[in-house]
Amino acid sequence: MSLHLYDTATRSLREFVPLWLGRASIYVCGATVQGVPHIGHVRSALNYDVLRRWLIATGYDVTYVRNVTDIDDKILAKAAEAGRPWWEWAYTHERAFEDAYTALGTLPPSALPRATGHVPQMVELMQRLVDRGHAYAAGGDVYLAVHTVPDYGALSGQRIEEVSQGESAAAAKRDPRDFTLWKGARLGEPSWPTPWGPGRPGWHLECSAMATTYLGPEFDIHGGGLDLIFPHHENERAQSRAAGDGFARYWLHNGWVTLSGEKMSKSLGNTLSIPATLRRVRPVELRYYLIAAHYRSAIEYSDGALAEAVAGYRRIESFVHRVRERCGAPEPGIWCVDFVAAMDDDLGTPAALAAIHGTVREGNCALDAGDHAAAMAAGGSVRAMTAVLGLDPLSEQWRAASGSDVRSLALTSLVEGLLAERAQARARRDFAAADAVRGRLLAAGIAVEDTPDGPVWTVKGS
RNA sequence: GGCGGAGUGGCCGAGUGGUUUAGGCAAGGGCCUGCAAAGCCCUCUACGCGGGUUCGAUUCCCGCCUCCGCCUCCA
Repeated sequence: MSLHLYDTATRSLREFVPLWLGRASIYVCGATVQGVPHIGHVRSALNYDVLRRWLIATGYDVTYVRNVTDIDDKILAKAAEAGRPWWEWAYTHERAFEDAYTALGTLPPSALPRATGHVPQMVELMQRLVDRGHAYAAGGDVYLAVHTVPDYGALSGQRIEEVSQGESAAAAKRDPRDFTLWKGARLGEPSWPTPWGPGRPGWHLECSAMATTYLGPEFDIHGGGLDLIFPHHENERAQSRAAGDGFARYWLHNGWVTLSGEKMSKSLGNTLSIPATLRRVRPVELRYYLIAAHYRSAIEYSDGALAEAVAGYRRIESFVHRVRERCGAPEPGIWCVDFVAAMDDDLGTPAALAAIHGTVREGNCALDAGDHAAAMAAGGSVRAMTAVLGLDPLSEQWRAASGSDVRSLALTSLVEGLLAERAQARARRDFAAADAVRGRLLAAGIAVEDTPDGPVWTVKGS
């Protein structure tokens, strides 16, 4: 089976056939940088990062674009409230998002366009829409005339007549359901010149302009959160296609992280920020937690579930570490067939993790049996599979903390010395002394395990 | 009002028209160990409610209940 993805537009699983053989282009709606990222934001980025890694792993040359919406009503309002320039407010939070994405091991995008840097492209797109009779300027704004787009509503399944109202009931609109492409300049707000007067970008227009700037008029995959289907993605699709672009060929949407059964959002004030979460678990553990559920299902956050994810990841990690300590570091090996089938089936990460855990068990059995070759093979397989998910315990990303800097060399020397003392104590059957050494090490966060290949020590959380 | 999603064993979380019915965590038993830790083996087991289709449904259909999301800024 080849990769199949669930396409929101057709509400079905479709075989992924790229526009260009061997290449894949992805546009993901990034954040409106008005505040600190929470784990819901990061889940979205993580899911598309896994998609990207799987495409790369299976031979695609992937172009991956994630935008930054760096101007909108809330950014202006919050910046004004804080008495700071709007661009400083936006850039401060853009950095917070990038820090979170980096901490969790997402690959850097091919491009990271900001809305404010693409006004000329937006003007060009609007010009095409006006020329074709799909857009009009009125009252300082520019609107898209929704009724001129025949299949408006096709992506979300909304029937235009049933949509309760448009965004705002601006008097100048011809139809209340028409949406704003460009917002006319208001006193005290930043603006850019256009043929229809000064103003600033509307949310939907930005993404269409940025996506096609980097990926061309037609591209493969457009991703984002479930809440973006309507109106954001519906509107993007409508304006781009009305302008003559083919636009996205597959639409992917990830589910929520909920808290107490409710969607996590700033307006509800029930967010769990990344910095706060990373004070309790390691980034790779949070990554495991957010990837362990299928991307389209909701994650009902709980401390208990997060703790289980930590335990689950550590099982994988401790196996790989044991192999490294006893047989030498395994090089990434081959994926097992169940893993491939799971990933090809709409990125079935739960089944993929089950395949990894199965390999871990086989590898542990091999270690118990003293079969180093089989243990190495299993370890290599686990590394290869976890790498696809961005969870390889031996990758540079996650082993940095246990690197070979001066301090860790000193630590190694210290621990090895203590273990030598313990070995002597055990040899003369002075178990009290031996246990005292082990106890001291454990108290310092260093676990000692006696294995058929001798004692192995690991620093908890490294 | 329109559109859409969910309800699975102690917990998290997959999946399927039946016969071997993920995986993890936790619990109990065992093996191993000087003791531990880790690991391995075994055990416990479900499918919101009521109908229907079927030889057989958790899985399909209908109805109901509960919860959630979108239709307004939102990953």
